[in-house]
Amino acid sequence: MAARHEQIAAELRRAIRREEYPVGSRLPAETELAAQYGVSRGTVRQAVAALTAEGLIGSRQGARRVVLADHRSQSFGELRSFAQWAEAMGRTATGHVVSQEYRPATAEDAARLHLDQGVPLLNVLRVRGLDGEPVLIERTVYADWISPTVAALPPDCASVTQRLNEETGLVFAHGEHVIDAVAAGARDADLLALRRTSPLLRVRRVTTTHDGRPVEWSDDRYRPDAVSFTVHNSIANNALVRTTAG
Amino acid sequence: MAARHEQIAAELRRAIRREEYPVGSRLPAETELAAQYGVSRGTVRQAVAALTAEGLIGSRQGARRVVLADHRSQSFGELRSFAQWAEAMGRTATGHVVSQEYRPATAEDAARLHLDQGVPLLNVLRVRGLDGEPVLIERTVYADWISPTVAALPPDCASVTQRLNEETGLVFAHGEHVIDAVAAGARDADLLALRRTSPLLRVRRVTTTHDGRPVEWSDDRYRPDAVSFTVHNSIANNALVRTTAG
DNA sequence: TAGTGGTCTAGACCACCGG
DNA sequence: CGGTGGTCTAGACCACTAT
Repeated sequence: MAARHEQIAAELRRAIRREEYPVGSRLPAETELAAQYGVSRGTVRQAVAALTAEGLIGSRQGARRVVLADHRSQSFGELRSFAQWAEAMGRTATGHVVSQEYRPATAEDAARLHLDQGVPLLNVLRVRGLDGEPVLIERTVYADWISPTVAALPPDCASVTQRLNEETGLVFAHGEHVIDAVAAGARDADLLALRRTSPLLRVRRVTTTHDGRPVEWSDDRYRPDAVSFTVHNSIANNALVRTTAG
Repeated sequence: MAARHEQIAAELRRAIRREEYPVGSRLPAETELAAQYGVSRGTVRQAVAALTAEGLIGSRQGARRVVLADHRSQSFGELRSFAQWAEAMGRTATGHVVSQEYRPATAEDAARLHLDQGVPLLNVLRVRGLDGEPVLIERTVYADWISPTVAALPPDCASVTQRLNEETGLVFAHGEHVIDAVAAGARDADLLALRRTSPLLRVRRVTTTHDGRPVEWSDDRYRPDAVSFTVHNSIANNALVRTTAG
């Protein structure tokens, strides 16, 4: 059973989508919604906070909330594992290991995974695809304490995240992602069936457990015609806001 | 005077940075913090929610919060104007207009700005830099109702956002950003002093007022060696969304 | 000035984690 | 099992918006 505030958030999303609250219109006041759903104002605030974070509505002190959009930009792509994300999009994730070998931890490996330099770590190069079409190259380095388990996985495993969770209870709880762009190298071009120097969207990420212990880090390169990232933002404060020129 | 929960959030950030709560350690319980700061549990929860969103701490039902990092990188949640962002990084934003002309709204312009096709809109091409070095090309199209004001700005205006706010009270309240990568065209390469086909980090964005009315949309291309973006995410808590083309 | 969202309190119960 | 965070209530006052 989902929490009441989540149910209300879901109902509001549906109401917005079916244009009961059209884009540009104003949402009822918190107190009205509270009465309508038979909950306290705090619970309503939890619900609308979720929609605000999704960019569906905008909020300002003193003014009714405004409907900004009627859909999340490709909802549910929540930056989870590639396989989970693909499934949520109604597509099939594929993947296979191109190469897999132990190498001594480089200085960069040591820094990102909080390990000592020289420790043998599993380096895996995977190509992953949507409905069979390759869209992503992953170059992942695993911490020493998880390397053996990863090495034992079948080379065509569709969801490493899920398998590791099932087999060891490991949870990929947090991630830090740095996004930029790079030119495809010879290897990248070959694996993704592109020309060399084609632009690729790169995400370098470190994944950790609940308590912040690094599990893996990865250099992921996406075909930019197949995958992009979306983010909403709103101004936090009225610091810069000043109304009406004299 | 900042809200009490913001003061507490700020104190916790400082405490984490000075390693009173080192990375990997656990924060005191909510009730302890509440007693410590002389506030109710709800106020403490507002404060720690902010740190959670920033990726500084992790949260799970039943377990103490964990310190994940002692600093925060520039996050997408607070994507601001280029000038403000540069200032926050301690650098100086520069910029100048390369070309500026009215063109009839294309189908894409009309869709993104919610206007009719064919309406004359101001198209501006700007090069922007950090400390004088060019890092970004902006191709911006302004809605018809703001075009004249923008056209009248000085061509070397460092912060268009700020000038428009001062002169008309306009507030850039919301933004939606789609991030991918493209190869530099001949013009891009020339303006950024790069080779053609160099990879560029592209952000296509639509900016709106408080009530969701589009003000401008822009195709921004960054030199990936000069600018990248960082995003934190936790399981079931995500600002960033990954989307497929199409 | 009336209405609205933002903040804060002081309780309560439950789901979950850990030893 | 005790402790903890997640949820929810029913108030109160304040800051700000809109008219």
